[in-house]
Amino acid sequence: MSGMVAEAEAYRGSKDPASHAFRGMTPRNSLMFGEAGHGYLYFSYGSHWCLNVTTEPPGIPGAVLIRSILPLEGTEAMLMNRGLAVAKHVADGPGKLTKALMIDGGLNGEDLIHSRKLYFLEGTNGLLVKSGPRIGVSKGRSARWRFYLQT
DNA sequence: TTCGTGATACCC
DNA sequence: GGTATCACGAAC
Repeated sequence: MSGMVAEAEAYRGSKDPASHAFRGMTPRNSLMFGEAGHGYLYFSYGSHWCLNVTTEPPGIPGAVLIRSILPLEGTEAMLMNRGLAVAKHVADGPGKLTKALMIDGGLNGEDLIHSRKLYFLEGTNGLLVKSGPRIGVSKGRSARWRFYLQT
């Protein structure tokens, strides 16, 4: 399975009130303080996993929340995982994409550069990247750290 | 628009 | 121990 990241949000550490790491390190968010390029998975609202990728050197908390992808390969498998028939909304949300790609806490701390299970490739496309306020956060609204592809 | 859902963190 | 919060999804 593969897809193109269509939407992501940046979360920084101690200076970002919306970040899990704002109030220091806890067992749950400790991975945000680790080496860049690793997975930080958290279970939220009692039902879904959210995929983050750490972005900063060890000791400095920071991560990017992958919010949405456009399926490229393996769309059929993603539909199976979601129990859907049409691909329209198969992975257009943080919880949806993890379910579609069968991502869960097992990838917590995974090296997402060298991993064989889940990894990122660099690429470009002709779509415009826009930015706006992050979604679902009550603090830190002024930072327009949500980035998404114009569709 | 609402409600279920459960882990977490923080407060006793 | 309890409880408020939550970077959401699905149903309605």
